[in-house]
Amino acid sequence: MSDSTFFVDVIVPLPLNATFTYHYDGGRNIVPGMRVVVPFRNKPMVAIVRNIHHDCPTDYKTKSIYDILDLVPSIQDSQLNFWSWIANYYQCCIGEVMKAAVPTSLRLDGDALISVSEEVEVETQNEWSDKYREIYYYALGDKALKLSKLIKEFGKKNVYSIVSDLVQQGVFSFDSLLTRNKQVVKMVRLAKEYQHERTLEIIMRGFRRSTIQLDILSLFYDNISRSGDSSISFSLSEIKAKYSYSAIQALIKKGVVEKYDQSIVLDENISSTTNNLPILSLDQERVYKEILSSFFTKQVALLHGVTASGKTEVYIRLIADCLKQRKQVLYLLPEIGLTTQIVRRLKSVFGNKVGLYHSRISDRQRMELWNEMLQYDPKVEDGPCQVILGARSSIFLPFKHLGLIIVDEEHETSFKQFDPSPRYNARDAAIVLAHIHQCKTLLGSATPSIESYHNALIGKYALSTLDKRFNDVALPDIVLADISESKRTKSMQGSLTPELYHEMKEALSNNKQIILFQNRRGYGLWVQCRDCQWTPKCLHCDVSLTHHKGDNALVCHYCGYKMYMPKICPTCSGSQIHDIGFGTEKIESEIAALFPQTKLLRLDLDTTKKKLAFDKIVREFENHEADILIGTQMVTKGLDFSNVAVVGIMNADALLNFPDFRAYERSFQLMLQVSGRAGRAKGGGKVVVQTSDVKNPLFMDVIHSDYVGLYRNQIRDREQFCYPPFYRMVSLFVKHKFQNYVDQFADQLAQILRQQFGNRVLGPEYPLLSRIQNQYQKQIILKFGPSDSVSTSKKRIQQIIQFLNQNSEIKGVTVVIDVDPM
DNA sequence: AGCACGCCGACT
DNA sequence: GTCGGCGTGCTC
Repeated sequence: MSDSTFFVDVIVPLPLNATFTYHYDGGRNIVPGMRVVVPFRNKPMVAIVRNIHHDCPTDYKTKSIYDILDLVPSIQDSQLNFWSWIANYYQCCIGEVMKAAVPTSLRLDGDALISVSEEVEVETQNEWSDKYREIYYYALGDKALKLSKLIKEFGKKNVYSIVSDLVQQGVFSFDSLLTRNKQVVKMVRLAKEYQHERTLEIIMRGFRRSTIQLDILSLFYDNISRSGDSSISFSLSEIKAKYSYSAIQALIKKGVVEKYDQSIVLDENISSTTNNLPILSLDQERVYKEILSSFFTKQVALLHGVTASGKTEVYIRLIADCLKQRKQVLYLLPEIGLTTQIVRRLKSVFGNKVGLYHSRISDRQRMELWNEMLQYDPKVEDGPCQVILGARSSIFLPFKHLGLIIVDEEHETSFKQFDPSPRYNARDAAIVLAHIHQCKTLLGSATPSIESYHNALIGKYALSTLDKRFNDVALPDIVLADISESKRTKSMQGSLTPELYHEMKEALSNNKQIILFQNRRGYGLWVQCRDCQWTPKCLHCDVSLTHHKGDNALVCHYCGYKMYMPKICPTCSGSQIHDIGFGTEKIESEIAALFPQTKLLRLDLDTTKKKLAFDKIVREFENHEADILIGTQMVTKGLDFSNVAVVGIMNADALLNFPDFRAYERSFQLMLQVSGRAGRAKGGGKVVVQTSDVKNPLFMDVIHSDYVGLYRNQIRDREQFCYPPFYRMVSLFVKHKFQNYVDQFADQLAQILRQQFGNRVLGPEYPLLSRIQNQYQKQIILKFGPSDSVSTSKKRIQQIIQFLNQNSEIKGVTVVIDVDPM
């Protein structure tokens, strides 16, 4: 091998704890962050270059890189560093981080489905090489073509670069099965350089002979001269129908008009860039200035603002400041909080500078956003995607010049990913990301996590408080209703206490709306045999099946197992199988019987399975097309309904009795969040909390919306019982399909861990669910105190697991590590 | 993770 | 005698 041979360490998208070294002696430029195709186990695979050097490995023979897919890196150095931090902190493989971070279209995953998203004209095809054409036609003929199949068919070497090229050109697109029926419309708009009245006039003069093209252009022209809005767009299908396909095609080809995808869900045609910054109230102004000045000394600020105090206005001001300095902003929200309402809000101020990134956008759009961000140039004003509004995974986007990260609803547990590794917390990772970019983080919440508030009180974070609702709207009046008392006096109306029933009646007579909150859908509605108490359970998981009245089926919420509701009990042949407990469906039918004249809406996982359903239900309720909204957790998040006078929490006990050290914190957050939906406009609102535990001291804090009170109580417990923020936790799940394997392995593991870490080790114990998807599991929890080095401990834990896996007579057990579990 | 290699039961 | 079960180990 010559001196011009480079050795390249690459990251492969597999759960492997190593980088792999290849050599490259081609003449092309190769730098870290580029995508390369490498033979891995003799199969081609897209990998990311991590490192380039001249040290030839001695213990194995390197293979050569097949191909380089990028001219400039698709992943930036800052991202690679961030990936390493995540892998190290959350004890996962860097390949898993890569998988989570990079969109499929860029990763060219072998399992991803390729489809032809745009048919290519013959003239263009003629410029292609034979191989391009062959691959193109092959893809055209197969509706569910896997990339791996294409490789099998065409040999490994060129497929990746050609597919990559065609994907970038928009000819091919990737669908994961989830986005197969993606909700996007093809739209057309004027290309940037033609978005002016004058330019358009000139071009139209040259179009005298193409009448149809002229007609289409006049559509745009008329709109500009009428409203001055040059960014108007039309749907391609509409244009095709009214005019002709070839005409619009010609305009696209000439570059006058451009085509793009718009997702129906969130990209409603919102008037772009009105640029009217909100006017801040005195309180908001104070907080805004506090945050700005605190950023001189602190890296992180916590904004504790009660619901409807107008945190968003403060965010918008800070975002605007960043944009003035041509810096990017990342605005993180929990997935469920990314509703049309907040999107509309930001878009109305920042127009198309806002980029969206969440689970419901298609892979194609992900890739496009990624590429646009790679090209971000701070010198260009009005560039797209300067403000990224996204769910947790948007921390992985290629930010060039990040100025601020906002984590809204920072207490939300959904910022923590659990199911596929990396098990990262986007809120915590965001602070690290901000550090990498030398920028600041703003955490915001009406009910901050105990951890964040503690950090603020000890001076690690700055703290600002907004304790009045915007426009001095009164806080809702929260009252308790005693379920057990009402049951004793037999005054319950089904699941409604008389208190709630009367409030509802009054609200309805005043033409006001009502929200009823029912927690824990999964545990809500199960069935039981009246004669022998038999309850149907899932065959694969350790849970009762939930009764869905809609299709009279029993469903497992953990694995989807489904059976028909039996008419006769299989154990005693009794025929009286009836509903137990209550979920949203049951409440719905109860309420329908009690208030027959009202229209009801239900917002839960069932009714929002279809993509547009959530927004539809929210919009209907907003427009007062229904009087009562019955829902789960979903109704708590960031929704603004101005006409809601009564909020009912059907059963607070289920929340409080949850066996978790955060149960009270969560209950408080949830109840306050739900309450926040009441009386957002004038007139105030009433919140009725139904419980059998009226004496629980937590309710005093809830009634007075006293976050600080809750904090004081909780922080005492946390310190006493060695929980975060004083102690850091690492949770281990031991999983196998045989219960005795799990038992024995977990015992062995706990024993060795105890030798090392003593009484920091708790368990093993059966978690809430001792079996999911045919796997039994047991949990071991480790708690590390202020004087422990958690990072060295994590390494030790990893070594111990590896040691036991090799030496125990029990094989095939998986151990899942969850750092900072929630 | 995926895939090949490898060592023991029910089958033409 | 073989086909195929999934346990074990490796991937530059």
